[in-house]
Amino acid sequence: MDNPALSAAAASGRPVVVLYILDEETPGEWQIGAASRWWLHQSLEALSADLGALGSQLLLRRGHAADVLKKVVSETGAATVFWNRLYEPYAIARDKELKAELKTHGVEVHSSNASLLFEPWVSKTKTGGPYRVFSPFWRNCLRELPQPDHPLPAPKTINRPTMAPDTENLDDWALCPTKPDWAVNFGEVWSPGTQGASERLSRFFSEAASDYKDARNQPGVDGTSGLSPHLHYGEISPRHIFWEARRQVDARPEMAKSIDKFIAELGWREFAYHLLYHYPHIPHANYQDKFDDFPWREDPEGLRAWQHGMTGYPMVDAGMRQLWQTGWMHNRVRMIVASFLAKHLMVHWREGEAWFWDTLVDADLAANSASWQWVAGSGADAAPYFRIFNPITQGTKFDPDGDYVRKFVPELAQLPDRYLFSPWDAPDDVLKEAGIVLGTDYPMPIVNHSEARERALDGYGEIKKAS
DNA sequence: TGAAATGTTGGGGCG
DNA sequence: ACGCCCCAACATTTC
Repeated sequence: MDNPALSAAAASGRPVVVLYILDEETPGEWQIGAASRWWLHQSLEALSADLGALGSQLLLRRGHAADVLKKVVSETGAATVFWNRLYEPYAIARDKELKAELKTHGVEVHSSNASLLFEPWVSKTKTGGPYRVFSPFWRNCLRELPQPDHPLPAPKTINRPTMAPDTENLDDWALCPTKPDWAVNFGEVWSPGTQGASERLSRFFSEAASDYKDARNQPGVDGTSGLSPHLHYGEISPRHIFWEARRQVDARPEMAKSIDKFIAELGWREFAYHLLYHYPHIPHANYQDKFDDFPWREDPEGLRAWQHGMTGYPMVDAGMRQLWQTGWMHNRVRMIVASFLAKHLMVHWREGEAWFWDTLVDADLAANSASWQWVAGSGADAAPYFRIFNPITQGTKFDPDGDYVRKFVPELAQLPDRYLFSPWDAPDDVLKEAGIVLGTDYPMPIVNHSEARERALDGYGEIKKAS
């Protein structure tokens, strides 16, 4: 469990108080989303058990993180504080101030990097600025920067203080939904915690990695690692994944192409953090400011249809329903649904960002905001705005047997492949045979694809001439 | 990590 | 045999 702060504290040989703070009060913070709260609850339970096995104990506190930490320091008389860095702009500001304050009170502070392969400030272009394009950024990281550290083993043992400070009760935090318990099925899909993370990693390398290059694009195939939420919660470190991937390439050179692609996905994650660090307004403002003049539409009905998987485009609806049911969506489909919202509906990418933030178990400020801007065309090294995904073509290309759509849009299960991605094209007798009444059992499309496409291109034309 | 429109080529049907 | 057209298949360009 590559956790530098914990390892450093344990290695000091002194008693260690292991503290988790649920901070919902620091200004500028994005309140943790509903699906993420579910994950956090499970993750903390697992962490608590892991620590118990090492002879330690997890202390839970809630509040403004800086205030809580100072309080615990004074309660325990701690001489040193170890933490792993966070990279959200509000957290950087908070922790910088806190570090200085603790030092003036004679408390030593050691901060570590637990969550990135490369610190976001390390990679620089020849002119000294941050990279704005992924490929040169990643080339620079891999070829010119020192290699990422190898992961640390979990500490063998952790000394515990004679008097444990009071801990809050995890259940009192009410992180899990109750009425209704919409996360009831999450447990079938996910096993939060370090053990669940290593199991996913091994499964990926034994079953999926060799074919990752192609299978990763097929949402009906279990071709991705599914590690994103584990990574976000620090249950597995990118260094662990990176070095395991390297080891696999050495052992099976024929997998090199696929594994490099996989490692590049870690690279996109690094790039998102790099961007967030250097352009901290990315979560709320266009990276390319010409998009400030884009004619986004107000469309509450369309937004709602999108959120609930009722757009009438089966590929889009399957994605949105997978998100709702499992707290996660396949990456290929994230691009399709995001393109649909930002382009077919011309709804501001921030609406999509907010919905994903609330519904994804892997919601991550850096990745979520950079990715939404990437799809919307307003971001760094973004897909050009005119790159508009056709939800029908994307379906026939990446879900050729319709497994994905049939799983998440079961009312269309009986439709033949040919009409599965555009049921409105199906002749009456085919619909009848499949037991579908369009507009009743499944919605008619809320927009016409080619008209929506033209409308989006017109909108783009407006800001293009302006720039 | 697109799609659609437009351009080019070459085989085959046909008068 | 030839020119003409059609159109798939592929390539290029434009959005």
